[in-house]
Amino acid sequence: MQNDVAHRRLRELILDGTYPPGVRLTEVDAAATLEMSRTPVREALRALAADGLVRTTGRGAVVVALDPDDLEDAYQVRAALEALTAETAATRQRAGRIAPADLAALRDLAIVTADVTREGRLAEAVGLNRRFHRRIAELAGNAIALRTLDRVWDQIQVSTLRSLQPAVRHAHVSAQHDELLSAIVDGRAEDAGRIARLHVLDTRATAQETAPRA
Amino acid sequence: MQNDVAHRRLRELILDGTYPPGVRLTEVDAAATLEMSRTPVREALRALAADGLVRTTGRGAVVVALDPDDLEDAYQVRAALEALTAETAATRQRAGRIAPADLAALRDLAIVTADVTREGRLAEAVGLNRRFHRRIAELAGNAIALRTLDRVWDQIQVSTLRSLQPAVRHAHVSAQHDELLSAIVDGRAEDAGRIARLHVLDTRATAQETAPRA
DNA sequence: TTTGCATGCATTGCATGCAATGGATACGAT
DNA sequence: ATCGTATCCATTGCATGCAATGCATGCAAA
Repeated sequence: MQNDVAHRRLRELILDGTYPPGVRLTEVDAAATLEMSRTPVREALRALAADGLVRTTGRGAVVVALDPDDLEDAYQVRAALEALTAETAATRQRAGRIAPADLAALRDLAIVTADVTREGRLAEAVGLNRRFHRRIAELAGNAIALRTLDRVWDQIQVSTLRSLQPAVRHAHVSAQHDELLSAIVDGRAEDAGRIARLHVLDTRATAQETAPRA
Repeated sequence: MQNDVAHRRLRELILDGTYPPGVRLTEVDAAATLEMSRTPVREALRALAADGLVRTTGRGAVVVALDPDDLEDAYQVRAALEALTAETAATRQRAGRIAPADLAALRDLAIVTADVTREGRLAEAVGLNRRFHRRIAELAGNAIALRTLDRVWDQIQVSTLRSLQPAVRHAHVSAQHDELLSAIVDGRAEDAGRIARLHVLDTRATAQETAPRA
């Protein structure tokens, strides 16, 4: 119970940049911060290590930043999985197994994301963008893919936090979102998969331009 | 340290069928079996839960079996990821970034796997088959994909343990392995990806024929 | 016989003590 | 001054005690 609390809160603190990559977390410090004993914190740190968010050295856990190569790998995995989920979602849509309200919600999410992005509210945009993509994975109804994607995305998010996207290509991204959305709505499974993959790899190129660090 | 031991040993016991799906593991029992205190065992059980191998109910952890739908989902994820790693491995091969010895080892593995399978030593064959596929993922050099695949494969293995493949289609499987191997050796990335995906989905169909259980 | 309830017990979750470990630091030797 | 070394201290890993929890069992009532 308190274990889950510790896991969730530490994850939040890492993903929102409060604990940026490289920060060292000791059990006692984290326990003091979260106002609980070492035991649940310890377990939370191990869980975060399993998630790939921290690397547990002998002396304390360090928030992970993927090096450029690993980041590239993570994007490849994400592309493969999002291609799968987009394709699956489109297939389900074609089979009439997706509720119209869900599709409408997805469309709204795309619109809001585009708006917020255009206005340059980057932090919000990052969150909305992730929600948009995640929603598609949810529509695919593949729980295992969803969990896996969440993990990969967490890792990417930590490593790209400090290099928030340059505001240049936003129109481009929104257009791709719309394409993807259309393909799903129309039930064009193959297209959806292809578009999703290319879109992810496209955003990867952007992210890669700015250098991470250990 | 002892924590890792507990994690590894329990994982082994689950994957080799000693603790089949549905078995209940309590901290004290497992601690007694492994001859250590509850603490490291507890952490190991949580790690196994994160791996998706056990489901931790309020009262003890239960070894997980995927229901048919989840198993299907797992195969879809595995297919997507193995398509990626096969394609990547082929690309690397084409770029001359794979050592001949590694390729030779892969080829040997395919041969041994085929032999053992033909002789009907199923338990060994399952292990070798997994090693063959894993080796390809290693050749792709994508650590994140490799970890992810390991997780998915663990889950699949638990759920299909008791339904060891009917000995019918083995020639078929070996032929597909050879095709995949050739595509990688020749650096035909697209082919490798396609073959890997179809191969995985093909074996899925086989596995699905036999019914799992909760 | 079945249903409701109370009580006991198995089991977990958390806190804390203690020993082991490894890194940093300070001091001495060359 | 630099290198080696010994000591110290931060920190982890493990064990264990204790309280909380919720399931099962048995008994009573309808």
